[in-house]
Amino acid sequence: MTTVGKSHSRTAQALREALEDDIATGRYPPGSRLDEVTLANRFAVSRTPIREALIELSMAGLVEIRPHRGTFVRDIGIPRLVEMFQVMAELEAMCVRLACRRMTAEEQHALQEAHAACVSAAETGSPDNYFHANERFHEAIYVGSHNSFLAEQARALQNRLKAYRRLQLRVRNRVRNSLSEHQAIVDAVLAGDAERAENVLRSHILIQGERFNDFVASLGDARKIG
Amino acid sequence: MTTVGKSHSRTAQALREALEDDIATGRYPPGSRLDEVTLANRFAVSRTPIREALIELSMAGLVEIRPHRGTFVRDIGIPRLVEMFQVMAELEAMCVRLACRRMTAEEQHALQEAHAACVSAAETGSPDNYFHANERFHEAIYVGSHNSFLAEQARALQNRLKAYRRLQLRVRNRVRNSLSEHQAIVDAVLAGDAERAENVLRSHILIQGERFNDFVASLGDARKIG
DNA sequence: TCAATCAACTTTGTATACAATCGATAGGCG
DNA sequence: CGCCTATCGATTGTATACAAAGTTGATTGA
Repeated sequence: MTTVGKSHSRTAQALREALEDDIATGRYPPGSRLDEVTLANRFAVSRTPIREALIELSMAGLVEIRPHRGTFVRDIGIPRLVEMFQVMAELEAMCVRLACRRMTAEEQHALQEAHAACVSAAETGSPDNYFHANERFHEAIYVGSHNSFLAEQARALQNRLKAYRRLQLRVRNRVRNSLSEHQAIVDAVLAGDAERAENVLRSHILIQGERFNDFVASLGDARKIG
Repeated sequence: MTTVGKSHSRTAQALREALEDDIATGRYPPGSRLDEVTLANRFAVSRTPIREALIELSMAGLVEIRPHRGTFVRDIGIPRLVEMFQVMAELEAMCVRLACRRMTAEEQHALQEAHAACVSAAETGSPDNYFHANERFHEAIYVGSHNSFLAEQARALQNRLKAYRRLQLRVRNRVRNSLSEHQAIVDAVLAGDAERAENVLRSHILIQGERFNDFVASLGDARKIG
């Protein structure tokens, strides 16, 4: 039985985050069924907040609710995953294009800081540390776009792809390559070269969707990580 | 008291659509409060499906749920609206870029058909007819992208902007200009000129967010339409 | 008279009870 | 023996009841 933090004062929201994490870490693999009463027992709450959390997850596209049948973790096929990364790449490209001409000096500094944090996280060798530093790096670009709606969309999609991006980091040399791509992005942004920044960032994202030989290979180990 | 179609077998989903429409048509203006018991009475259901529908709406960004305070129709300010149209423009540009090299002959034909329908709808003079024909035109482009995830995202955002796009059509000469832009898009797609198609479509969307003198002026009449 | 505090009411959040629908299994029919 | 059908069980969907939090108003004190 798991207890859930009440920071939000709404149990459903906390439940959603807990379930998100469980799905991302593979505790509930794609295609598996999320039984309401089982979940209610596990979290020691009634079915009501569980249902509300499941609805939020279905709106986020993480699960599919089939009426009168149950909710299942969506099995995102490889082709669809590629599609999602393509859209993600375009959103991030748009962010950095805007960021190039809109970032304040402080925001540029924050971007450099985030990049530095990525470098040191990579040196520690902990994939999880690098993962979070990487998220902060991209977040800095979202903020720099000065388009809050775009930033929200980018965050939402990044969240949906979280589990798969995490796996990507276990591909050979991925962290090292990711770092050099980040450096190129920072350089282009500081130089105000929107077109170059856009292209580098786009391929920085796309590469995760394209190199699927490595990806699928790493996917076999995915379940054990959780 | 309003009854709600049971086509989905899930009341909550039907309720969501009904509320979406009510928000879009201005029955519930931005900032207004959506009381659960009032809604439950209106639709002759209990609070449970109402709550579930409201959660779906909040996930879609249409309303904001403030814990223990209530749910309010989000007041989308003009600046945020511009941001949303910018993202919409980019999504559609991506769609048409992909569509240029992926559309089948049948899909190209469907696009031309949709454009023709727009022309005849414009001649009838009914703004609503043109609105729907216009939606089908853009839908043809989404489908033509052959990226189903992108298409879903585009549809979702188009839906969120529905109310405002509808108003745009009441701006002077907007329909006429819209038609000629559509023609240019069709020409570029058939010619396989991705870059040109992308640029035309992008500005076709952006113009709705940019010409806000007209837009705000028309906004005054918005509430009376619903 | 104004401000602060407290209490009652209103509304949301959660739990439980009831209804409806789906799936599986067993029995009958071809 | 196989397939179709009906009934039973399990699970979701909805309603209602209860709990907790917030807001509003009045009352009391300065």
